[in-house]
Amino acid sequence: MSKATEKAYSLIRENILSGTFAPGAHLKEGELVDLCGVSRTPVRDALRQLATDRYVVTRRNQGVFVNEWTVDDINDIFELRAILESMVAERAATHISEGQVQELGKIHQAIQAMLDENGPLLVDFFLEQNKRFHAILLEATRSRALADSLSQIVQPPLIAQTARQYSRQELQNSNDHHRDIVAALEARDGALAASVMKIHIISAQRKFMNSYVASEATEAAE
Amino acid sequence: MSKATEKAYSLIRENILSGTFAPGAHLKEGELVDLCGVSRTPVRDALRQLATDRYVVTRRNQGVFVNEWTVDDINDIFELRAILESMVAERAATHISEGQVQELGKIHQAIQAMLDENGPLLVDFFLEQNKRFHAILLEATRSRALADSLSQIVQPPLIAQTARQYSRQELQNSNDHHRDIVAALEARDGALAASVMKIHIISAQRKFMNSYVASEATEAAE
DNA sequence: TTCAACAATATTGTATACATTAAAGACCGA
DNA sequence: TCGGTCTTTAATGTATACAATATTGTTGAA
Repeated sequence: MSKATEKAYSLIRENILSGTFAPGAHLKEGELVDLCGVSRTPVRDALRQLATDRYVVTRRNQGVFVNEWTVDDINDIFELRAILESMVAERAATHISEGQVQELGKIHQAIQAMLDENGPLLVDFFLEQNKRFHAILLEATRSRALADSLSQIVQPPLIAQTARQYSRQELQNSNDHHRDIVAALEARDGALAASVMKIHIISAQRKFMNSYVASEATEAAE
Repeated sequence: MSKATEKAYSLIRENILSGTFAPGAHLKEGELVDLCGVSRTPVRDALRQLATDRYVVTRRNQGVFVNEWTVDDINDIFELRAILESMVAERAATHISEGQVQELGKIHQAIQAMLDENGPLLVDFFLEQNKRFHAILLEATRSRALADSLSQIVQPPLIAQTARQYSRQELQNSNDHHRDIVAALEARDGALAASVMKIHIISAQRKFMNSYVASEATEAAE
């Protein structure tokens, strides 16, 4: 992606993640041009990219709309992710380097340090470290197909929404999973790593669905 | 996709599938404009779409290049496909309608009729029916996430290349798998359907890799 | 002869004007 | 008042001109 396109992509994406552009909203190219300060061509390029990243959907001759996820969609995504990330963990166990294992350990420790501080919960820090953790595992599999699939499946907005509702204890549980995964990888135990990863993702799913149905109920009552 | 974009997409895609645009080749927008008879804008849109469909890769300020698949990439794809299509079969067993099961049966019979005729092998017909078979199963799962993932993974050029090297006996084996899958779905036996599907995909993988390494060896000898 | 710097060229990136299409509203008739 | 058709308008789709960038080739000196 080139400069102008990237600028448009980031700005539009942020507005979607922050909720300024609500699910289902019609994103008009003209308005986006005003927002981003670039011409329609890079705006259109950005929208195409956002479509492949599933932030928006395109309807011919009608434009692009912010993607709307149903409960079933979200459950599907988590279920698939559990399977794919398990594969990642399993394959990583056979291919991962010593250096990569150490990197994973450092990420676990960094999050743990934050949790031990008893200061404010830095969710953005957690999200970043968590993302890097999974990225290193993915890299260790050396599988383009897995990387492509997961990049398609993993929905940053959903992960962010999940993490922001984590309590300190839940963040601790999540990081404990990370610790167990690192241990399994050190022992080159792919099956164990896969099992822990599966639990890791399914825990996130349960947390997300609990808070999701709760918020839906609140909205309905309003 | 709109008219001009679709025209460009189809033409470029055909040239890639036929080998006119070889793997690694640099596709220049100017030449594609001449080829397709549309302006650069829809050509660029088509290229972006071809990039999301993994036919080409884009390098910033350098343009797009026909994607090159390594043996490892292809093995990864088949392995992932085996897992995802198994999921599809399993989930389809619980959600599929009577009508859809009958449709699947008809597809099996149509291919069988062709095989029984002892006439020429109509590979294009087989490919089309096969594609529909898998599409119906996917539809029956009612899972957007699965559909998205598989559309990302399934590489039409690889499937076509595999099928074109199938002997009559191998086509028969493939269609026997279809028959077994239909039977499993009729019995609403998701586990069985998943197992057969896994064998179905892995058989394709073995066939592809055999002919692939053979052709590689031929090229090396030339 | 080789390497580096520079110039020329070709290609991609961006902006914008024009064409086409779909949605919204006004008008007319029943 | 309702329904439908036509007009209007606003959006997307397309073409093309211009700008920025990367590649290639050339020239010069070491």
